[in-house]
Amino acid sequence: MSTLDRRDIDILFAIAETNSFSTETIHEATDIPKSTVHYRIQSLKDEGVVENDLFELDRERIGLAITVISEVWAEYGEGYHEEIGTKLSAIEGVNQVYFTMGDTDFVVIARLTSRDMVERLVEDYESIDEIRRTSSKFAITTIKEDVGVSVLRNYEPETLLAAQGISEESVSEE
Amino acid sequence: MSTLDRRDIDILFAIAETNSFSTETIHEATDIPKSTVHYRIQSLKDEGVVENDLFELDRERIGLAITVISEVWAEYGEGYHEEIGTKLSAIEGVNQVYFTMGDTDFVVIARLTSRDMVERLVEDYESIDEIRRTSSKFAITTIKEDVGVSVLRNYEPETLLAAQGISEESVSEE
DNA sequence: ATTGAAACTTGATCGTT
DNA sequence: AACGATCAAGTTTCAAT
Repeated sequence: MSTLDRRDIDILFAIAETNSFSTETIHEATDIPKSTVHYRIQSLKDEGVVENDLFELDRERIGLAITVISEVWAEYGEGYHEEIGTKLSAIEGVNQVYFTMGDTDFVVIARLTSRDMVERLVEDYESIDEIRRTSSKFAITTIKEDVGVSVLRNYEPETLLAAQGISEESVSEE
Repeated sequence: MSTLDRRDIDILFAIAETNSFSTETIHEATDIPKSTVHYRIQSLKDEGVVENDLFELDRERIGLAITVISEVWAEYGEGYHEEIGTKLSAIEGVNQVYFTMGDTDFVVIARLTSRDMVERLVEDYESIDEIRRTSSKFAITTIKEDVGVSVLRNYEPETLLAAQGISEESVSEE
């Protein structure tokens, strides 16, 4: 259960930025020798920081222990939601932004390291002119978080197969 | 912009289930020849269904065009939130479940293929005894969704480096 | 823990059906 | 589009530091 050092972090960032985790690519992006990149990634996997070959992370180990879910109400003209959404997206720690219909305008999910960072998040919300009101709650536990390809774990193949028929073609009368 | 057939779906499911996308592993899991697995995965990438080497998916193309965000209120004794959370997690299409503090008990995010599936989701909520009330809204657009390793894209390396110091060791006085 | 170079495994290519 | 055989490329190992 050792801590991550700058090199681990650099490697993980390089993976996220290059969208690749080939030892070759990460070597080129970081100037860390291939064999060391390999060794470090292996260690991260052994220790469980990287949870599988799909590079899902143990967020706690990365230091992102706090999850904040915010509802955001904004005032905006035609087409401005894109712009406000982009501003929300740019706040450090924000990793999901949904533009919603109904009583709320945006739902934002952020992963943060500390109380300080939570305060900063709220300040950053308030610094956006168009934003009228926000309401945030903490997630005590993330019970489930399937993302990327792994979302598929919770569907029947038939459900998605059926969706293909519906989305592209008219109803076929086989 | 062709549709996905059963083979594409089988390959994607195999990736999600085995947590791996080596042609070798997928070949073993599906009995589809290596070169065909390779060919199909390449096609999925070329067409943008698979968006990068981290296997982030274009959810629209997979048929999961609808995003529903639900707040769920429940009645439960000590330690029962785990159980209810598990029930929520098991509903087809649910891919994020947060147990929250404050006015709501759970926040659930589901990705669905059709209106029918939305109705089914709500019915499934209601079929859970402990659940008192739910409130769902649709996301019109997913403006940002960084998940897995890619969450790192929105942090300064220093932020996470600092978090390491805090989480594991006492303050060092270098 | 780090590294360069060697050994090997795998993914990518090619030509055929 | 599917596939088996071939080859290039990248990954993993190894021994030294």
